Amino acid sequence: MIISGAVHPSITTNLLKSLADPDIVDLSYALAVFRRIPRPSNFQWNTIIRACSRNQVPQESVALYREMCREGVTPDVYTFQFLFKACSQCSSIREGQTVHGNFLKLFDGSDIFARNSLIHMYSELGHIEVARRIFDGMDQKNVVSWTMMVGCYAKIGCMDEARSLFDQMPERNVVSWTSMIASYVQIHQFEEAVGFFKKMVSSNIKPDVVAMVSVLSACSHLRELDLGKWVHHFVSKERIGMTRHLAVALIDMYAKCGDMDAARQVFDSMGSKVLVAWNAIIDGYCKLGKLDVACSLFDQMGDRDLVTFNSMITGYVQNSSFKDAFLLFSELWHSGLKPDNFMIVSLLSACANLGALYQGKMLHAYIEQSSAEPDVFVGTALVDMYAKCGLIGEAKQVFNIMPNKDVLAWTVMISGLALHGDGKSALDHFLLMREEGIRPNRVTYVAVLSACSHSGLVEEGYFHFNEMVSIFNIEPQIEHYGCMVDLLGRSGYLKDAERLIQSMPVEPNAVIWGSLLGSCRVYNDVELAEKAAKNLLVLEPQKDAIYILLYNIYNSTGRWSSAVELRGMMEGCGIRKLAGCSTIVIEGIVHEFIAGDRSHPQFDEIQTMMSAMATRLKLAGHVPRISQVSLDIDEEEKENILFNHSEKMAIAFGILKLGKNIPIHILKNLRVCRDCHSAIKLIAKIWNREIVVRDRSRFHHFRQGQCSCGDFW
DNA sequence: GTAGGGTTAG
Repeated sequence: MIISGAVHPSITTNLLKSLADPDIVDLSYALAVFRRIPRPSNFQWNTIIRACSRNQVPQESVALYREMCREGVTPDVYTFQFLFKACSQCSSIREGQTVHGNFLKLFDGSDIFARNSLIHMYSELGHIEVARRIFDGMDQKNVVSWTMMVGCYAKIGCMDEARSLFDQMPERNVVSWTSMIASYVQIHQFEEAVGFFKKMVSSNIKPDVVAMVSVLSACSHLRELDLGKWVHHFVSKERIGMTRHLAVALIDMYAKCGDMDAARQVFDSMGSKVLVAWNAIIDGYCKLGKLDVACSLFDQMGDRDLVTFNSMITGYVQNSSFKDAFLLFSELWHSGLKPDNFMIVSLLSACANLGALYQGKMLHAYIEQSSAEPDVFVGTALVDMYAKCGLIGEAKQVFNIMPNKDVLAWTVMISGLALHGDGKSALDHFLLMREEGIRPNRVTYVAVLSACSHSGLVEEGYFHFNEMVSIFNIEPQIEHYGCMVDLLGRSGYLKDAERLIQSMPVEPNAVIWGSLLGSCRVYNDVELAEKAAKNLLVLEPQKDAIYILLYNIYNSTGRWSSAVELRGMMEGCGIRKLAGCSTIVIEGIVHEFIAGDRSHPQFDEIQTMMSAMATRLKLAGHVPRISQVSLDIDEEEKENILFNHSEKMAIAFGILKLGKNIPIHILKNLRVCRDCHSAIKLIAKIWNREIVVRDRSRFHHFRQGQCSCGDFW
């Protein structure tokens, strides 16, 4: 509707009044009406000033206030109330102080509403002390004054202060309680949030929609399905109108608790589905691995935003569908949307999983030139990516310049160092972290103990394992026992490892038995290996590695008949050895080598290089460890098979294609065999190359005839 | 006429 001509004053006032209603406000229309008023009244000025602040154009409110003063209209307390609100939205303390000064010139400041608005303004502008002074100076305070002062402290995470004020309140209403609940949610103290909600209900304060939305968010994080259901039930019982906020909170709660049927019911019952609701339900399906359902919803929806894409991409990454993740990312890129920190983190995690250094570096470059400020999530994801892609030095560099390192950032750095066999540096970082006053958690201890196990630090391992319990009260989980079994076993204390398994309060899982079996292979302990394999086969009857390890142990210890028998069993069960596969990336292109495979287009060239490698290795005194090959074939053939292991092919290709100063990075799907390990040490020396191999459990840095793992892996 | 609320990441 366009306003033309003069309008009767009473009509404009009523129009403005209705326009001030937050649900039907249409600012441009309201302004058009306002501008048609010849001499606006005090009330009309107030209405339009409030409308501007409600519509997120607080600067306009301040401008209108100035105009009002110029026109000679005297502002009243209401004017100032709306102005204080506008100033808090402008986030300009200067503006706020000026308006506050103007207010004091006209009024003595005893008006409780105006004072409350001032408390709110100073709180929003981050000047808590001023807010507190105003609060303390009030002769009369109402429940809103108290609630806002509580909110002041809560907003900046000073929950002790907030709580002590809350306890002193003469009376509390639903907003006071919700303020506490929402603040605990914001600082991730979800148990406290739930506790306050329960206390509120038992104090006979009836929760309203906002209180329920707040507590539902806590339920989502805590997977508190029962309380979540109670809230939902309460909504129907009390006939509380379902708002969009509430519906989304319910969908999210059900989705996070894994009850997708209930989530879907709420979603389907929504009249007009807001984007946030779509995002919440899609994320739920992604998290449960139901990517097909998520994908079909994704296709059905109209508008999508970054959150939608982020949920889908993260879903793909966490289900190891890395290709789909990158495909969707390119769709997003071409649609003109720019990735935010959330998406960069998910993509970096994909790169870390894939060992995709090239793409990881591209993302790093993107972060550096992008205007978005990298946060602790991005920093940690970068550290993790570099560590898992073999560049531990780069990982350290990124870590060192990170400003606010939290416990996870430290943990990722420590586990990166562990992965690269630098146990000493990992433990140094652990000490530094504690000096910074950061409390380690369970995951940190997994990293610390695995650092000990990857570097053979038995004493240190015991020390930290004990401290974890005695100082930090962390009950050892199966992962911690796994690290300890690994540490003891690999260091040759097989009996102690076995004893630890027997004394654990938890049932040993496949990781524990697998680790023990691996250690038995190193020390060729047949008896214990058989015990471990027997337990393992109950848990993972189809796993090829169990048979292979035991088979190798039989071979190495000359138990040929047992070996033959085992092979028969394998064949009988239809179990085949997973083929060794190594990849190397050259100029962004992934080259894949499978043991014995001749399909690479440059195979002849590679073959020539491999022969040269074999000759020079022999000259350097390398004796192939043919006991690693378990086939009934002659010695020369065994040597050939060893020499066609995928990592050797990939390295040959790397030497051919990469400049002398560029480290050769190889990714392998299995563990490096002993023969390859000693061969690669020599290759690194003979060709004077740095070779980095990421195998299934760790990194090996080969340099000058040595490996960073100290032959302990 | 002043106060509290929903979706994504390491």
